[in-house]
Amino acid sequence: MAPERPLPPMLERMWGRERAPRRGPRPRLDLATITAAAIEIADAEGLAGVSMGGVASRVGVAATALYRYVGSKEDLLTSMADAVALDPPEPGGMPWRDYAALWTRAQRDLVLAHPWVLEVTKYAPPLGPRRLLWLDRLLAALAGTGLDDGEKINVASTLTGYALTDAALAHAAGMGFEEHAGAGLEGAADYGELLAEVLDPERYPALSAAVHGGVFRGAEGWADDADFRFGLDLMLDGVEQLIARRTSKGRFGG
Amino acid sequence: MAPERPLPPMLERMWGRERAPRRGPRPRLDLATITAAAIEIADAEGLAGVSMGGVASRVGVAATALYRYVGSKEDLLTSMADAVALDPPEPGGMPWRDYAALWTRAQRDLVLAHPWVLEVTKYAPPLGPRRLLWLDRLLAALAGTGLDDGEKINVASTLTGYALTDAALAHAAGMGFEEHAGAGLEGAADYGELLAEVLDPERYPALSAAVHGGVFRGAEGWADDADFRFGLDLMLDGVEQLIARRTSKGRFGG
DNA sequence: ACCTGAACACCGTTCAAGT
DNA sequence: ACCTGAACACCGTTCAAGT
Repeated sequence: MAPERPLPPMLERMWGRERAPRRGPRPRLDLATITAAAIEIADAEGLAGVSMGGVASRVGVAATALYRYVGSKEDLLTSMADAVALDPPEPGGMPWRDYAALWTRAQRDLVLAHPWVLEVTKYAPPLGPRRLLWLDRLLAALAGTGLDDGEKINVASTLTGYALTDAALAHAAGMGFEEHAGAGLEGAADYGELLAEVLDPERYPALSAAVHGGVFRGAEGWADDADFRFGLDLMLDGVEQLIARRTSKGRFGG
Repeated sequence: MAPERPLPPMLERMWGRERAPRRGPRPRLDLATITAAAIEIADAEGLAGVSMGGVASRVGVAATALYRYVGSKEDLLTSMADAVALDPPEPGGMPWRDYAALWTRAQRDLVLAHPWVLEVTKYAPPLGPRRLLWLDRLLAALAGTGLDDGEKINVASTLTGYALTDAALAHAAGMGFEEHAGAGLEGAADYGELLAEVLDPERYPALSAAVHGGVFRGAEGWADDADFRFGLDLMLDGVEQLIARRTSKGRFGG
Protein backbone atom coordinates (compact mmCIF):
# COMPACT_ATOMS: atom_id res chain seq x y z
CA MET A 1 0.00 0.00 0.00
CA ALA A 2 2.55 2.57 1.11
CA PRO A 3 4.66 2.88 -2.01
CA GLU A 4 7.61 4.83 -0.60
CA ARG A 5 8.71 2.81 2.41
CA PRO A 6 12.33 3.54 3.36
CA LEU A 7 14.50 0.59 2.45
CA PRO A 8 17.83 -0.14 4.11
CA PRO A 9 20.37 2.13 2.44
CA MET A 10 22.37 -0.76 1.03
CA LEU A 11 19.29 -2.14 -0.72
CA GLU A 12 18.50 1.27 -2.13
CA ARG A 13 21.92 1.39 -3.68
CA MET A 14 21.86 -2.19 -4.96
CA TRP A 15 18.61 -1.44 -6.72
CA GLY A 16 19.83 1.86 -8.10
CA ARG A 17 17.34 3.91 -6.16
CA GLU A 18 19.65 6.49 -4.72
CA ARG A 19 17.94 9.80 -4.38
CA ALA A 20 19.76 12.48 -6.33
CA PRO A 21 21.79 14.67 -3.96
CA ARG A 22 20.88 18.33 -3.86
CA ARG A 23 24.07 20.29 -3.52
CA GLY A 24 27.77 19.86 -2.92
CA PRO A 25 30.29 18.19 -5.22
CA ARG A 26 29.03 15.38 -7.41
CA PRO A 27 30.03 11.88 -6.27
CA ARG A 28 32.96 10.44 -8.17
CA LEU A 29 31.96 6.85 -7.61
CA ASP A 30 29.01 4.57 -7.30
CA LEU A 31 28.37 1.15 -5.80
CA ALA A 32 28.65 -0.62 -9.14
CA THR A 33 32.15 0.74 -9.82
CA ILE A 34 33.39 -0.15 -6.37
CA THR A 35 31.84 -3.61 -6.57
CA ALA A 36 33.39 -4.27 -9.97
CA ALA A 37 36.82 -3.32 -8.66
CA ALA A 38 36.42 -5.63 -5.70
CA ILE A 39 35.36 -8.48 -7.98
CA GLU A 40 38.44 -8.00 -10.14
CA ILE A 41 40.65 -8.28 -7.10
CA ALA A 42 38.85 -11.36 -5.82
CA ASP A 43 39.12 -13.04 -9.20
CA ALA A 44 42.83 -12.32 -9.37
CA GLU A 45 43.95 -12.86 -5.80
CA GLY A 46 41.11 -14.58 -4.02
CA LEU A 47 38.88 -13.16 -1.34
CA ALA A 48 41.78 -12.74 1.04
CA GLY A 49 43.20 -10.16 -1.35
CA VAL A 50 40.15 -7.95 -1.02
CA SER A 51 40.70 -5.20 1.52
CA MET A 52 39.02 -1.85 1.78
CA GLY A 53 42.34 -0.18 1.14
CA GLY A 54 43.06 -2.26 -1.93
CA VAL A 55 39.65 -1.67 -3.45
CA ALA A 56 39.89 2.03 -2.71
CA SER A 57 43.26 2.46 -4.35
CA ARG A 58 42.03 0.56 -7.39
CA VAL A 59 39.28 3.11 -7.89
CA GLY A 60 41.64 5.96 -7.06
CA VAL A 61 40.34 7.09 -3.73
CA ALA A 62 41.29 6.98 -0.07
CA ALA A 63 40.17 3.90 1.82
CA THR A 64 37.85 5.85 4.04
CA ALA A 65 36.00 7.39 1.12
CA LEU A 66 34.38 4.02 0.39
CA TYR A 67 32.22 4.41 3.45
CA ARG A 68 30.18 7.01 1.59
CA TYR A 69 28.91 4.16 -0.61
CA VAL A 70 29.14 1.09 1.54
CA GLY A 71 28.13 0.64 5.12
CA SER A 72 30.79 -1.93 5.84
CA LYS A 73 33.00 -4.49 4.20
CA GLU A 74 30.23 -7.04 4.68
CA ASP A 75 27.97 -4.83 2.59
CA LEU A 76 30.55 -4.83 -0.15
CA LEU A 77 30.80 -8.62 -0.12
CA THR A 78 27.04 -8.91 -0.39
CA SER A 79 27.03 -6.60 -3.34
CA MET A 80 29.82 -8.61 -4.98
CA ALA A 81 27.90 -11.85 -4.63
CA ASP A 82 24.93 -10.37 -6.43
CA ALA A 83 26.81 -8.44 -9.09
CA VAL A 84 28.91 -11.39 -10.18
CA ALA A 85 25.82 -13.24 -11.40
CA LEU A 86 25.24 -12.79 -15.10
CA ASP A 87 21.78 -12.73 -16.58
CA PRO A 88 20.06 -16.11 -16.29
CA PRO A 89 19.37 -18.14 -19.40
CA GLU A 90 15.93 -17.48 -20.88
CA PRO A 91 13.42 -20.33 -20.65
CA GLY A 92 11.84 -19.70 -24.05
CA GLY A 93 9.53 -22.61 -24.63
CA MET A 94 11.95 -25.12 -23.17
CA PRO A 95 10.62 -28.14 -21.25
CA TRP A 96 10.96 -27.47 -17.55
CA ARG A 97 13.46 -30.26 -17.03
CA ASP A 98 15.84 -29.03 -19.70
CA TYR A 99 15.68 -25.53 -18.35
CA ALA A 100 16.19 -26.59 -14.77
CA ALA A 101 19.28 -28.55 -15.81
CA LEU A 102 20.64 -25.60 -17.75
CA TRP A 103 19.90 -23.22 -14.91
CA THR A 104 21.60 -25.37 -12.31
CA ARG A 105 24.63 -25.97 -14.48
CA ALA A 106 25.00 -22.28 -15.19
CA GLN A 107 25.04 -21.57 -11.47
CA ARG A 108 27.67 -24.22 -10.94
CA ASP A 109 29.81 -22.77 -13.71
CA LEU A 110 29.48 -19.32 -12.26
CA VAL A 111 30.85 -20.49 -8.94
CA LEU A 112 33.68 -22.36 -10.62
CA ALA A 113 34.63 -19.20 -12.47
CA HIS A 114 34.59 -17.20 -9.22
CA PRO A 115 35.43 -19.61 -6.42
CA TRP A 116 35.43 -16.85 -3.81
CA VAL A 117 31.63 -16.88 -4.09
CA LEU A 118 31.77 -20.00 -1.94
CA GLU A 119 33.34 -18.04 0.88
CA VAL A 120 30.99 -15.11 0.53
CA THR A 121 27.71 -16.97 0.24
CA LYS A 122 26.24 -17.01 3.70
CA TYR A 123 23.22 -18.80 2.26
CA ALA A 124 21.13 -15.77 2.94
CA PRO A 125 17.97 -15.57 0.85
CA PRO A 126 18.63 -13.48 -2.24
CA LEU A 127 17.77 -9.79 -2.17
CA GLY A 128 19.82 -8.43 -5.04
CA PRO A 129 18.50 -7.71 -8.52
CA ARG A 130 20.52 -10.37 -10.34
CA ARG A 131 19.94 -13.27 -7.98
CA LEU A 132 16.24 -12.55 -7.89
CA LEU A 133 16.16 -12.52 -11.66
CA TRP A 134 17.54 -16.05 -11.63
CA LEU A 135 14.83 -17.11 -9.24
CA ASP A 136 12.17 -15.48 -11.39
CA ARG A 137 13.23 -17.36 -14.47
CA LEU A 138 13.13 -20.76 -12.81
CA LEU A 139 9.68 -20.05 -11.44
CA ALA A 140 8.59 -19.12 -14.94
CA ALA A 141 10.00 -22.35 -16.37
CA LEU A 142 8.06 -24.34 -13.79
CA ALA A 143 4.82 -22.53 -14.58
CA GLY A 144 3.12 -25.38 -16.43
CA THR A 145 3.98 -28.13 -14.01
CA GLY A 146 1.14 -27.90 -11.55
CA LEU A 147 3.48 -27.29 -8.62
CA ASP A 148 2.39 -24.57 -6.26
CA ASP A 149 4.55 -21.53 -5.62
CA GLY A 150 6.00 -22.85 -2.39
CA GLU A 151 7.05 -26.05 -4.05
CA LYS A 152 8.66 -24.14 -6.89
CA ILE A 153 10.65 -22.05 -4.44
CA ASN A 154 11.77 -25.18 -2.69
CA VAL A 155 12.89 -26.74 -5.93
CA ALA A 156 14.86 -23.60 -6.71
CA SER A 157 16.67 -23.51 -3.41
CA THR A 158 17.40 -27.21 -3.53
CA LEU A 159 18.95 -26.88 -6.98
CA THR A 160 20.94 -23.82 -5.97
CA GLY A 161 22.27 -25.66 -2.98
CA TYR A 162 23.29 -28.53 -5.17
CA ALA A 163 25.08 -26.25 -7.62
CA LEU A 164 27.04 -24.70 -4.77
CA THR A 165 27.94 -27.99 -3.16
CA ASP A 166 29.02 -29.59 -6.36
CA ALA A 167 31.04 -26.60 -7.46
CA ALA A 168 32.78 -26.63 -4.12
CA LEU A 169 33.67 -30.27 -4.53
CA ALA A 170 34.89 -29.83 -8.07
CA HIS A 171 36.90 -26.83 -6.98
CA ALA A 172 38.45 -28.73 -4.13
CA ALA A 173 39.30 -31.66 -6.39
CA GLY A 174 40.88 -29.30 -8.89
CA MET A 175 43.18 -27.90 -6.25
CA GLY A 176 45.09 -31.13 -5.96
CA PHE A 177 44.92 -30.95 -2.20
CA GLU A 178 47.80 -28.58 -1.84
CA GLU A 179 45.98 -25.52 -0.71
CA HIS A 180 43.20 -27.18 1.14
CA ALA A 181 41.15 -25.20 3.55
CA GLY A 182 44.31 -24.40 5.41
CA ALA A 183 44.46 -27.93 6.72
CA GLY A 184 48.19 -27.86 6.24
CA LEU A 185 48.17 -30.34 3.42
CA GLU A 186 51.08 -28.97 1.47
CA GLY A 187 52.36 -31.50 -0.96
CA ALA A 188 49.95 -34.15 0.18
CA ALA A 189 49.58 -36.67 -2.54
CA ASP A 190 46.13 -37.99 -3.29
CA TYR A 191 42.90 -37.87 -1.35
CA GLY A 192 42.52 -41.62 -1.57
CA GLU A 193 46.08 -42.17 -0.43
CA LEU A 194 45.60 -39.91 2.53
CA LEU A 195 42.48 -41.76 3.56
CA ALA A 196 44.18 -45.12 3.17
CA GLU A 197 46.94 -43.87 5.43
CA VAL A 198 44.71 -42.56 8.11
CA LEU A 199 41.70 -44.89 8.35
CA ASP A 200 41.50 -47.77 10.76
CA PRO A 201 39.57 -50.49 8.88
CA GLU A 202 37.93 -51.65 12.07
CA ARG A 203 36.45 -48.31 12.93
CA TYR A 204 35.75 -47.28 9.32
CA PRO A 205 34.92 -50.60 7.64
CA ALA A 206 32.70 -49.42 4.79
CA LEU A 207 34.81 -46.42 3.90
CA SER A 208 38.06 -48.39 4.07
CA ALA A 209 36.64 -50.96 1.69
CA ALA A 210 35.59 -48.26 -0.74
CA VAL A 211 38.99 -46.58 -0.56
CA HIS A 212 40.87 -49.79 -1.18
CA GLY A 213 38.43 -50.57 -3.96
CA GLY A 214 39.68 -47.41 -5.61
CA VAL A 215 36.70 -45.04 -5.52
CA PHE A 216 39.00 -42.08 -5.39
CA ARG A 217 41.19 -43.20 -8.24
CA GLY A 218 39.00 -41.95 -11.09
CA ALA A 219 40.48 -40.67 -14.33
CA GLU A 220 39.61 -37.02 -13.98
CA GLY A 221 39.35 -37.28 -10.26
CA TRP A 222 36.22 -37.99 -8.33
CA ALA A 223 34.25 -34.83 -8.88
CA ASP A 224 34.00 -34.61 -12.64
CA ASP A 225 31.14 -33.64 -14.87
CA ALA A 226 29.57 -37.09 -14.84
CA ASP A 227 29.24 -36.80 -11.09
CA PHE A 228 27.48 -33.51 -11.46
CA ARG A 229 24.96 -34.92 -13.90
CA PHE A 230 24.46 -37.92 -11.68
CA GLY A 231 23.30 -35.89 -8.73
CA LEU A 232 21.36 -33.48 -10.88
CA ASP A 233 19.38 -36.24 -12.59
CA LEU A 234 18.75 -37.74 -9.21
CA MET A 235 17.07 -34.57 -8.06
CA LEU A 236 15.22 -33.88 -11.25
CA ASP A 237 13.86 -37.42 -11.13
CA GLY A 238 12.48 -36.54 -7.75
CA VAL A 239 10.88 -33.36 -9.05
CA GLU A 240 9.44 -35.23 -11.98
CA GLN A 241 7.85 -37.75 -9.71
CA LEU A 242 6.29 -35.00 -7.66
CA ILE A 243 4.93 -33.35 -10.76
CA ALA A 244 3.49 -36.64 -11.90
CA ARG A 245 1.76 -37.02 -8.57
CA ARG A 246 0.29 -33.52 -8.75
CA THR A 247 -0.82 -33.91 -12.35
CA SER A 248 -2.51 -37.25 -11.84
CA LYS A 249 -4.59 -35.72 -9.08
CA GLY A 250 -6.03 -33.33 -11.56
CA ARG A 251 -4.74 -30.03 -10.18
CA PHE A 252 -4.39 -28.33 -13.54
CA GLY A 253 -6.08 -24.98 -13.49
CA GLY A 254 -5.02 -23.60 -10.12
CA MET B 1 52.96 -50.13 1.09
CA ALA B 2 55.17 -47.75 3.04
CA PRO B 3 53.31 -47.69 6.34
CA GLU B 4 54.95 -44.66 7.94
CA ARG B 5 54.50 -41.90 5.38
CA PRO B 6 54.79 -38.47 6.97
CA LEU B 7 51.37 -36.84 7.07
CA PRO B 8 50.88 -33.10 7.25
CA PRO B 9 51.40 -32.15 10.89
CA MET B 10 47.85 -30.91 11.31
CA LEU B 11 46.46 -34.26 10.20
CA GLU B 12 48.80 -36.07 12.57
CA ARG B 13 47.37 -34.06 15.41
CA MET B 14 43.74 -34.39 14.34
CA TRP B 15 44.17 -38.16 14.28
CA GLY B 16 45.98 -38.23 17.63
CA ARG B 17 49.18 -39.50 16.16
CA GLU B 18 51.57 -37.07 17.74
CA ARG B 19 54.88 -38.69 18.44
CA ALA B 20 55.76 -38.53 22.09
CA PRO B 21 58.36 -35.81 22.66
CA ARG B 22 61.70 -36.93 24.09
CA ARG B 23 62.86 -34.28 26.50
CA GLY B 24 62.03 -30.81 27.72
CA PRO B 25 58.93 -29.75 29.64
CA ARG B 26 55.73 -31.66 29.00
CA PRO B 27 53.13 -29.82 26.88
CA ARG B 28 50.37 -28.22 28.87
CA LEU B 29 47.84 -28.36 26.06
CA ASP B 30 46.71 -30.41 23.14
CA LEU B 31 44.73 -29.76 19.99
CA ALA B 32 41.49 -31.12 21.45
CA THR B 33 41.56 -28.72 24.39
CA ILE B 34 42.29 -25.73 22.20
CA THR B 35 39.62 -26.75 19.71
CA ALA B 36 37.03 -27.20 22.44
CA ALA B 37 37.75 -23.73 23.79
CA ALA B 38 37.39 -22.22 20.34
CA ILE B 39 34.08 -24.02 19.82
CA GLU B 40 32.74 -22.66 23.09
CA ILE B 41 33.58 -19.14 22.01
CA ALA B 42 32.04 -19.61 18.58
CA ASP B 43 28.86 -21.02 20.10
CA ALA B 44 28.58 -18.09 22.47
CA GLU B 45 29.71 -15.17 20.33
CA GLY B 46 29.77 -16.40 16.77
CA LEU B 47 32.76 -16.99 14.61
CA ALA B 48 33.71 -13.34 14.66
CA GLY B 49 34.37 -13.72 18.37
CA VAL B 50 37.03 -16.35 17.80
CA SER B 51 40.50 -14.82 17.85
CA MET B 52 43.78 -16.47 18.61
CA GLY B 53 44.18 -14.23 21.60
CA GLY B 54 40.73 -15.03 22.93
CA VAL B 55 41.18 -18.75 22.56
CA ALA B 56 44.58 -18.57 24.17
CA SER B 57 43.42 -16.67 27.20
CA ARG B 58 40.54 -19.11 27.63
CA VAL B 59 43.00 -21.96 27.95
CA GLY B 60 45.32 -19.88 30.10
CA VAL B 61 48.23 -19.29 27.81
CA ALA B 62 49.77 -16.54 25.73
CA ALA B 63 48.39 -16.15 22.23
CA THR B 64 51.62 -17.11 20.60
CA ALA B 65 51.83 -20.40 22.48
CA LEU B 66 48.97 -21.75 20.36
CA TYR B 67 51.31 -21.97 17.40
CA ARG B 68 52.96 -24.96 19.02
CA TYR B 69 49.75 -26.87 18.35
CA VAL B 70 48.20 -25.19 15.36
CA GLY B 71 49.86 -24.06 12.17
CA SER B 72 47.51 -21.16 11.66
CA LYS B 73 44.06 -19.92 12.52
CA GLU B 74 42.75 -21.70 9.43
CA ASP B 75 44.03 -24.94 10.90
CA LEU B 76 42.10 -24.27 14.05
CA LEU B 77 38.89 -23.61 12.13
CA THR B 78 39.30 -26.88 10.26
CA SER B 79 39.75 -28.72 13.50
CA MET B 80 36.66 -27.03 14.93
CA ALA B 81 34.52 -28.09 12.00
CA ASP B 82 35.48 -31.71 12.52
CA ALA B 83 35.37 -31.77 16.29
CA VAL B 84 31.89 -30.26 16.50
CA ALA B 85 30.38 -33.30 14.78
CA LEU B 86 29.02 -35.82 17.22
CA ASP B 87 29.07 -39.53 16.52
CA PRO B 88 26.76 -40.42 13.64
CA PRO B 89 23.63 -42.47 14.30
CA GLU B 90 24.19 -46.20 13.92
CA PRO B 91 22.45 -47.87 10.98
CA GLY B 92 21.61 -51.08 12.81
CA GLY B 93 19.39 -53.03 10.48
CA MET B 94 17.48 -49.95 9.36
CA PRO B 95 16.20 -49.69 5.78
CA TRP B 96 18.55 -47.48 3.81
CA ARG B 97 15.96 -44.80 3.22
CA ASP B 98 15.12 -44.38 6.87
CA TYR B 99 18.78 -44.17 7.77
CA ALA B 100 19.58 -41.68 5.03
CA ALA B 101 16.75 -39.46 6.23
CA LEU B 102 17.94 -39.70 9.82
CA TRP B 103 21.53 -39.04 8.80
CA THR B 104 20.68 -35.99 6.75
CA ARG B 105 18.45 -34.55 9.42
CA ALA B 106 21.11 -35.03 12.06
CA GLN B 107 23.57 -33.07 9.95
CA ARG B 108 21.05 -30.31 9.50
CA ASP B 109 20.40 -30.16 13.23
CA LEU B 110 24.10 -30.03 13.93
CA VAL B 111 24.49 -26.98 11.76
CA LEU B 112 21.47 -25.31 13.32
CA ALA B 113 23.00 -25.87 16.75
CA HIS B 114 26.32 -24.37 15.60
CA PRO B 115 25.52 -21.90 12.84
CA TRP B 116 29.15 -20.81 12.54
CA VAL B 117 29.79 -24.14 10.81
CA LEU B 118 28.23 -22.53 7.75
CA GLU B 119 30.97 -19.92 7.69
CA VAL B 120 33.74 -22.37 8.30
CA THR B 121 32.74 -25.07 5.85
CA LYS B 122 34.74 -24.41 2.75
CA TYR B 123 33.18 -27.51 1.25
CA ALA B 124 36.52 -29.23 1.36
CA PRO B 125 36.30 -33.03 1.28
CA PRO B 126 36.34 -34.38 4.81
CA LEU B 127 39.65 -35.46 6.32
CA GLY B 128 38.91 -35.46 10.02
CA PRO B 129 38.04 -38.51 12.10
CA ARG B 130 34.45 -37.48 12.91
CA ARG B 131 33.34 -36.39 9.47
CA LEU B 132 34.79 -39.52 7.94
CA LEU B 133 32.93 -41.60 10.46
CA TRP B 134 29.69 -40.05 9.23
CA LEU B 135 30.60 -40.92 5.69
CA ASP B 136 31.44 -44.47 6.68
CA ARG B 137 28.07 -45.03 8.29
CA LEU B 138 26.09 -43.86 5.31
CA LEU B 139 28.11 -46.09 3.01
CA ALA B 140 27.37 -48.98 5.34
CA ALA B 141 23.66 -48.20 5.29
CA LEU B 142 23.68 -48.22 1.49
CA ALA B 143 25.49 -51.56 1.36
CA GLY B 144 22.54 -53.67 0.25
CA THR B 145 21.27 -51.35 -2.45
CA GLY B 146 23.34 -52.41 -5.43
CA LEU B 147 24.80 -48.94 -5.89
CA ASP B 148 28.51 -48.89 -6.58
CA ASP B 149 30.91 -47.07 -4.30
CA GLY B 150 31.13 -43.99 -6.47
CA GLU B 151 27.39 -43.64 -6.52
CA LYS B 152 27.21 -44.03 -2.77
CA ILE B 153 29.77 -41.28 -2.30
CA ASN B 154 27.79 -39.06 -4.61
CA VAL B 155 24.62 -39.70 -2.68
CA ALA B 156 26.44 -38.81 0.52
CA SER B 157 27.79 -35.53 -0.75
CA THR B 158 24.46 -34.59 -2.28
CA LEU B 159 22.68 -35.18 1.00
CA THR B 160 25.32 -33.31 2.96
CA GLY B 161 25.02 -30.38 0.62
CA TYR B 162 21.27 -30.39 1.08
CA ALA B 163 21.58 -30.46 4.85
CA LEU B 164 23.88 -27.46 4.76
CA THR B 165 21.75 -25.49 2.35
CA ASP B 166 18.56 -26.13 4.21
CA ALA B 167 20.09 -25.36 7.57
CA ALA B 168 21.36 -22.10 6.18
CA LEU B 169 17.93 -21.19 4.95
CA ALA B 170 16.25 -22.12 8.20
CA HIS B 171 18.88 -20.19 10.09
CA ALA B 172 18.37 -17.15 7.91
CA ALA B 173 14.61 -17.35 8.31
CA GLY B 174 14.99 -17.62 12.06
CA MET B 175 16.99 -14.43 12.19
CA GLY B 176 13.99 -12.38 11.18
CA PHE B 177 16.09 -10.47 8.66
CA GLU B 178 17.59 -8.14 11.15
CA GLU B 179 21.14 -9.34 11.11
CA HIS B 180 21.29 -10.50 7.55
CA ALA B 181 24.63 -11.13 5.98
CA GLY B 182 25.57 -7.60 6.73
CA ALA B 183 23.26 -6.37 4.01
CA GLY B 184 22.28 -3.53 6.24
CA LEU B 185 18.78 -4.79 6.84
CA GLU B 186 18.31 -3.51 10.33
CA GLY B 187 14.68 -3.39 11.23
CA ALA B 188 13.56 -4.58 7.83
CA ALA B 189 10.15 -6.08 8.14
CA ASP B 190 9.41 -9.23 6.24
CA TYR B 191 11.20 -10.92 3.37
CA GLY B 192 8.04 -10.96 1.31
CA GLU B 193 7.37 -7.30 2.03
CA LEU B 194 10.87 -6.35 1.00
CA LEU B 195 10.50 -8.21 -2.26
CA ALA B 196 7.16 -6.63 -2.94
CA GLU B 197 8.73 -3.25 -2.41
CA VAL B 198 11.68 -3.83 -4.66
CA LEU B 199 10.48 -5.96 -7.55
CA ASP B 200 9.33 -4.52 -10.84
CA PRO B 201 6.51 -6.83 -12.01
CA GLU B 202 7.50 -6.38 -15.63
CA ARG B 203 11.04 -7.51 -15.14
CA TYR B 204 10.22 -10.14 -12.50
CA PRO B 205 6.79 -11.39 -13.55
CA ALA B 206 6.81 -14.89 -12.12
CA LEU B 207 8.41 -13.93 -8.84
CA SER B 208 6.17 -10.92 -8.38
CA ALA B 209 3.13 -13.09 -8.87
CA ALA B 210 4.38 -15.56 -6.30
CA VAL B 211 5.14 -12.82 -3.80
CA HIS B 212 1.73 -11.22 -4.17
CA GLY B 213 0.20 -14.67 -3.96
CA GLY B 214 1.73 -14.86 -0.49
CA VAL B 215 4.41 -17.56 -0.78
CA PHE B 216 6.45 -15.88 1.87
CA ARG B 217 3.59 -15.48 4.28
CA GLY B 218 3.69 -18.99 5.72
CA ALA B 219 2.71 -19.65 9.30
CA GLU B 220 6.11 -20.56 10.65
CA GLY B 221 7.89 -18.77 7.88
CA TRP B 222 8.98 -20.27 4.64
CA ALA B 223 11.79 -22.54 5.76
CA ASP B 224 10.12 -24.79 8.26
CA ASP B 225 10.43 -28.47 8.86
CA ALA B 226 7.89 -29.41 6.20
CA ASP B 227 10.10 -27.70 3.64
CA PHE B 228 13.05 -29.73 4.78
CA ARG B 229 11.18 -32.99 4.41
CA PHE B 230 9.89 -31.89 1.05
CA GLY B 231 13.33 -31.50 -0.47
CA LEU B 232 14.67 -34.54 1.32
CA ASP B 233 11.94 -36.81 0.00
CA LEU B 234 12.51 -35.35 -3.41
CA MET B 235 16.10 -36.49 -3.36
CA LEU B 236 15.46 -39.83 -1.74
CA ASP B 237 12.86 -40.51 -4.40
CA GLY B 238 15.59 -39.95 -6.93
CA VAL B 239 17.94 -42.34 -5.15
CA GLU B 240 15.20 -44.90 -4.88
CA GLN B 241 14.59 -44.73 -8.59
CA LEU B 242 18.26 -45.23 -9.28
CA ILE B 243 18.36 -48.22 -6.98
CA ALA B 244 15.34 -49.68 -8.72
CA ARG B 245 17.08 -49.27 -12.05
CA ARG B 246 20.22 -50.97 -10.78
CA THR B 247 18.33 -53.80 -9.15
CA SER B 248 16.16 -54.56 -12.16
CA LYS B 249 19.29 -54.95 -14.24
CA GLY B 250 20.39 -57.77 -11.98
CA ARG B 251 23.47 -56.26 -10.43
CA PHE B 252 23.12 -57.92 -7.07
CA GLY B 253 26.36 -59.56 -6.09
CA GLY B 254 29.03 -57.08 -7.07
C1' DA C 1 60.74 -28.57 24.18
C1' DC C 2 57.62 -25.37 25.69
C1' DC C 3 56.12 -20.81 26.73
C1' DT C 4 56.53 -15.64 26.99
C1' DG C 5 56.73 -10.80 25.54
C1' DA C 6 57.93 -7.56 22.47
C1' DA C 7 57.45 -6.39 17.92
C1' DC C 8 55.73 -6.24 12.98
C1' DA C 9 52.69 -5.58 9.35
C1' DC C 10 48.16 -5.09 8.45
C1' DC C 11 43.29 -4.41 8.98
C1' DG C 12 38.32 -2.14 9.31
C1' DT C 13 36.39 1.82 10.93
C1' DT C 14 35.79 6.71 13.37
C1' DC C 15 36.09 11.32 13.17
C1' DA C 16 37.52 16.03 12.63
C1' DA C 17 39.08 18.86 9.18
C1' DG C 18 39.33 20.51 4.60
C1' DT C 19 36.98 21.92 -0.07
C1' DA D 1 28.16 16.71 0.01
C1' DC D 2 32.26 14.50 -0.82
C1' DC D 3 36.90 13.27 0.16
C1' DT D 4 41.27 13.17 2.97
C1' DG D 5 44.56 12.06 6.66
C1' DA D 6 45.45 11.05 11.08
C1' DA D 7 44.25 8.08 14.55
C1' DC D 8 42.27 3.98 17.11
C1' DA D 9 41.61 -0.59 18.38
C1' DC D 10 42.51 -4.91 17.00
C1' DC D 11 44.38 -8.72 14.34
C1' DG D 12 47.50 -13.01 12.99
C1' DT D 13 52.05 -14.20 13.06
C1' DT D 14 57.48 -13.94 13.72
C1' DC D 15 61.17 -14.28 16.48
C1' DA D 16 64.57 -13.94 20.08
C1' DA D 17 64.88 -14.82 24.71
C1' DG D 18 63.88 -17.24 28.80
C1' DT D 19 63.20 -21.86 31.59
